[in-house]
Amino acid sequence: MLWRKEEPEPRPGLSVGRIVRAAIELADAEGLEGLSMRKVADRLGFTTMSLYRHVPGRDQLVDLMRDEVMGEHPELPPEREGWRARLEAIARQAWEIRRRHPWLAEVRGTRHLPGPHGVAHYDAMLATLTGTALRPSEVVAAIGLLGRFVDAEALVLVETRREEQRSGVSEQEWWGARDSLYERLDQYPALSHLWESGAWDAPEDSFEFGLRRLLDGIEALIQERDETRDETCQECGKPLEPTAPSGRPRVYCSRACQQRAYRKRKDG
Amino acid sequence: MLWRKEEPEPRPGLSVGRIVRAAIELADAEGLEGLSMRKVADRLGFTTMSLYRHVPGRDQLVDLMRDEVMGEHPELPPEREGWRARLEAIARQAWEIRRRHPWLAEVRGTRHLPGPHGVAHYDAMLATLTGTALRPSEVVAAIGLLGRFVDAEALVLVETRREEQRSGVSEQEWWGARDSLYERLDQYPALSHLWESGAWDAPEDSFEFGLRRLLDGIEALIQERDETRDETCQECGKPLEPTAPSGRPRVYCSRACQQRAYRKRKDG
DNA sequence: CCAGTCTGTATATGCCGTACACCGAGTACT
DNA sequence: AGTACTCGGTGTACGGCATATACAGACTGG
Repeated sequence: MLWRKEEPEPRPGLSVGRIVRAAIELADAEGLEGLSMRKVADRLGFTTMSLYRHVPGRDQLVDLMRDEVMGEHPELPPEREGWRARLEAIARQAWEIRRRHPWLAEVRGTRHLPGPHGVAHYDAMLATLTGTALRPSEVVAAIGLLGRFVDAEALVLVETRREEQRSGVSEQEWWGARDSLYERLDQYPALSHLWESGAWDAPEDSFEFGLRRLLDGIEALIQERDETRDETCQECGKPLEPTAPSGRPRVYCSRACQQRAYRKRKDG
Repeated sequence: MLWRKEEPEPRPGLSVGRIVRAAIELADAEGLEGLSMRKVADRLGFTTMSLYRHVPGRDQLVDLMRDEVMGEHPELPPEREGWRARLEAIARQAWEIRRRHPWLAEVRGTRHLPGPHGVAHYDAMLATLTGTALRPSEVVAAIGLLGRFVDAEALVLVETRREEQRSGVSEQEWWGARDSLYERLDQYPALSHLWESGAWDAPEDSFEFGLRRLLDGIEALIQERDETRDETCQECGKPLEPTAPSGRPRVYCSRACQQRAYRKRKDG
């Protein structure tokens, strides 16, 4: 269903596409909490239960919404020099989508079948690091880490925004009004020292800061791996031909070795 | 209320402490979603509404629970050499608490008044970096980043665990059974290359991996700042006395300058 | 004795997702 | 032409949630 093709000639009445789009509008305005089958149906002028003729349930609707908005940036950012610039560009793209659709970061659960746009995104991120000296499992771990970082930052952003607009009080004002906190501050040396140093007067942009730290951390590992790059076949131990710059790192010396390793993994 | 003292002689009937403890047991077993006022009350043998005589509402109850469990590790990890070892130790402690009380990572919202244990933890984390060349705002940003990282990792952990025990199918099995995914794999070059390289056969431990990356990233910034360390008073520009190793970095040359800067910030 | 406070209770409102029974219109087949 | 069947939309209902409100008994201070 996620990989469905949009019906070419739109017929009157409900359709998956229309439901998904209405749901996205609603979630953009009210957040994932505010997304209910009743409200989606109202917005479309149908009864609640009519939606269930097209969509199995709320959870699957959210899956559809996710993949839909991930397709809003079909063009990947332009090719750039080096893994770092490329990865940074894609991370910013993901960040941009979450700024436009804050509810995206609020979706929970680990067993979401990815749709076409989601996989494409994931593949593009993985591609940025496959040319490096990182081991395959490290590529996957690094991309996962970066993805969770973007989601986590987006989550606090949407939460502060939502609480601000709900209460009409800005985050700064709210914390400023909590006098009781500052009375006890003296008991906490690091906290009060930083407070007096003005650490909270001009805070860092937390996405920019975190992104740089993460990329630095990944870069450190790449350098480490570069120094001890393994130049022998993972299967038979023979020396490998040198990898072309910015090409995939070679792991096996021949197709035969690759297939032997693949069968090994598959069987055991 | 968060800073309340436990009543010395326990009286029969309900009390904040008893409610909080019952709620923690419940959330440990069923997650934050499964925590409802009804169930807490049932567990204690009272009616739902009786709880509201002691606790303002569900949200505040969760705040109380948070601070309660943060107090389970009152002894901070032993003093270690260097900011990195100390910060790592505290991060692991936070991780440990979230493994014991997975719902902790599920708590959403940015305006939680911190309780005594929460502030103590935060102060301890900040303290690890105040001896470094980082600027105050960078210390705060780095600690925030690390905190969100721990929460994000804990969140996916609890989500997979919960889905596994709910469905009885392990995460690996579940993804393995999604044949439809692997059919399309060929269209995604990086993904299929990594798949064939066995990147998912022996995945990295995502907490360990991420923690190292983050600490490396922070270390990179510290080195950068170390090289260009500012050795003049932030207020009057006079040269500073050298900072004692592992002491707080000096920012002002005298108490007078510090107070002048403080008043400036406060007024404008 | 009585007013007031403190605790626990009972009932009710308004959300939510969705199971189930129904119904009219079209459609495919005999 | 008649009939069975499917499709899309409807209406009602259930069980779960947080919590507002009104109330009832017990204890306490004057």
